[in-house]
Amino acid sequence: MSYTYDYPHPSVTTDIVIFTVEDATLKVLLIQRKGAPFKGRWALPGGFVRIDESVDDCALRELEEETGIRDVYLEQLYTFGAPGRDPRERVISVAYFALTPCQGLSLKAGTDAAAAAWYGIDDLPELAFDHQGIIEKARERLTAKMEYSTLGLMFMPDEFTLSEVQNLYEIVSGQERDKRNFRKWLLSLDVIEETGNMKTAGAHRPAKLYRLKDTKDTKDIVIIR
Amino acid sequence: MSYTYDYPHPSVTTDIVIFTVEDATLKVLLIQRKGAPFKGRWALPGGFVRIDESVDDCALRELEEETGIRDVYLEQLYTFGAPGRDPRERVISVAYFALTPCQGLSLKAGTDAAAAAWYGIDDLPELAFDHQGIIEKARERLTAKMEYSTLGLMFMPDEFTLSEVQNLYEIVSGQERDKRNFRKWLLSLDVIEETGNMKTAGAHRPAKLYRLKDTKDTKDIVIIR
DNA sequence: TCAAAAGTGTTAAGACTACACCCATGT
DNA sequence: ACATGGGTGTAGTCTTAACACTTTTGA
Repeated sequence: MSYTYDYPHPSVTTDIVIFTVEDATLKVLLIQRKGAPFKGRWALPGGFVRIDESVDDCALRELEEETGIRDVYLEQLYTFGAPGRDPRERVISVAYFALTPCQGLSLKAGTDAAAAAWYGIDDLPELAFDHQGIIEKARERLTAKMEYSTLGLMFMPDEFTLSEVQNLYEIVSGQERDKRNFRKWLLSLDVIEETGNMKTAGAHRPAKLYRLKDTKDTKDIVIIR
Repeated sequence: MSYTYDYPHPSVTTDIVIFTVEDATLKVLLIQRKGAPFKGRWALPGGFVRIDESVDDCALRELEEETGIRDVYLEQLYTFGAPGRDPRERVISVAYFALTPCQGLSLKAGTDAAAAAWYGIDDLPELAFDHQGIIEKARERLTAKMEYSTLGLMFMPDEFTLSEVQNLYEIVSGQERDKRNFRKWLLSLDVIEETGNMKTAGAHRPAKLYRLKDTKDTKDIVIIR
């Protein structure tokens, strides 16, 4: 089967920059390419938009197919459309960024990938295409948006302690915060609540566990101010 | 000439939401469609991305071809990729938004347009495709970004008075500001400077004229805080 | 009893808001 | 001389930032 047009059409793909925080490091999921071009090189998960699916659906589908990850916060990032960014043909890529908790991930490489692995954001291998630039843009957006929204909570598992949240913010932004001020700030947003449970972890006082308020299944973030 | 592919390809277009402020109203430039689909309906300027031009270049080119406008602030907005948004074929559109001064515009309809005209943002005609939604998203971004950046200055001509800037901000945001506080804020950003010239306009004291600092030709905006 | 992280208020500094009068010009 | 928009400073309020000790647990 082939498809014919009166003028040349580009291909459209999605690429997904999915972040997590693990071992006190911000990490990005990469897959190792199985086929040409850039065979064997690491790249962002992603793939071609099907003719009857929305671009958003494509991002969700590719993420699940290539990495097994689903039910994550996902947001459109930017569209990269310079000619020559793919050596095969003209490809325009709609990039997304996603956040997932540091726990409960079962990674599995999909059919188009030889392997899938988390890489520290400051310790990336050489990447295929212009994926280095896409990751830089995603990181900028992530750090900027964590300043003025509750986006950071999308990294947390179902139940979490306040110290865990603070830790996460310090890792992503790279700067320390005052414990009392951070707690005041987070609680004043009125987006989390105590679960009643405690987390005991070692030779010290147990910590209260919190959850996101609004047990709506939507993963909405709140813009502050 | 025809082009054949092994699997179906979408078309990719750009659509540009270009704003100006005129007669104390935020306005958007629309063109009237000459051909099918939606013949005769008003729509955003835009068109198909050529196989050898970048998506950004396409936006600039289409804007100039269809409206004669060039040298404006232009920023990528969002990519709209739902199937069915164009009745002819699958079309994915990369939307841009642009800002232009209220002066010195010579509008001319291009070859694909029967007419081009500025419409008040709250007084739009029925639009083709999903362009209504694109305009809403552009307006959100514009008002949000004017709060925390010097984006609003992109509406100003080469020389302008402080009152003109204040007026503009009040029109776009819909809320009044204190004159002294506004001036203190604007001057504290350190992005404009006096030209030494005055603007005389009617039976009152003439106003100092200002210009953007950094006579670099780039139209950069400054993010505040 | 010691080490380690959890939890908790107050004060000072800085940022923002509200507010009113004189100035220069054209008619 | 009067009407019109241009130009300017201060005081009060609110927000943000700095800072240290007690509590609970496991070893």
